[in-house]
Amino acid sequence: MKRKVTIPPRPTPAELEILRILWNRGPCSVREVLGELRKARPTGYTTALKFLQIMAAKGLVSRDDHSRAHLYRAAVAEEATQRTLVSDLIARAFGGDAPKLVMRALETGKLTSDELAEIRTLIDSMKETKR
Amino acid sequence: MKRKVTIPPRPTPAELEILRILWNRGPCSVREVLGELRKARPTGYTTALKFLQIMAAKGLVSRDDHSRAHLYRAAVAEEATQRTLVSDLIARAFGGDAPKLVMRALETGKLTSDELAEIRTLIDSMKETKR
DNA sequence: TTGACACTACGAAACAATTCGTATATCATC
DNA sequence: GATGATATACGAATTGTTTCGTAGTGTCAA
Repeated sequence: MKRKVTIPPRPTPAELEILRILWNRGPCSVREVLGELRKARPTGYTTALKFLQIMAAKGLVSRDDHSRAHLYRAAVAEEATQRTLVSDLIARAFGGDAPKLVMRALETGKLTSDELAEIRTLIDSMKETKR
Repeated sequence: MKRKVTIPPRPTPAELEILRILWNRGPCSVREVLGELRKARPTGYTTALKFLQIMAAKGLVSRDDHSRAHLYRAAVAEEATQRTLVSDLIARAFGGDAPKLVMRALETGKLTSDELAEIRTLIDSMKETKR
């Protein structure tokens, strides 16, 4: 039988921030997430909690409530989420012109020559696969 | 003397859509913008008007009200806006790792080998300047 | 067993983005 | 100068996002 698949919605900015924490640190309690959020800006405990609850409802995170302090883990993959966001930006700001996005990324000028070399390697291996 | 510069805020999604219309077609009346918006989805005339008014207030567009149908033109450059949006995404979704964004852009797989070559050329010229 | 404490649940305020309805002004033309 | 078409102005409803206060519950040490 066919299975109903609910694709999780795009994370909002605040949600993305939390996803990044979970991607980097693995499953976290609310307090742990809160600690990270506070490195960026003052945040209330219930604010962090509410976000995690909303994200759980949306399917962006899953929850382990075996221990008293529930553990939250990212339910969407970092790579896939990043791809979605990049595709989105390419569509919305570049009319689908992906090379132009890359061009603008290079223009931001914050790239070391090591990073440039890295990207170049990436492209070469890409051309391989394409063949 | 120093001049007070108000940097225009990041465009919202709907605002970006309108900016793209103005970038592509040059100065437009409300009705002209509306025509373009309707290619994507049904939109009310006053909705388009309101957006342009809001954008004018924010400094995203400027207005020529010499003729009865006011003419709006983009007041922010396409390139600069794109750079801002890309920088933003690199910061928010990639923790500042620009090569990773490029990687994800390449992974979206929608790139022709011509485009790959184009990007590669771009990088080579970039390495030149870097020196 | 009770009081301090850390936790979750949840409603709702505050704010931002989007959409539209209604009022009003201008112009052409009869 | 009345009328119809088309314009702008603007308030406000709607929806989405962010933030927090309050209430209630479980745990544990004294």
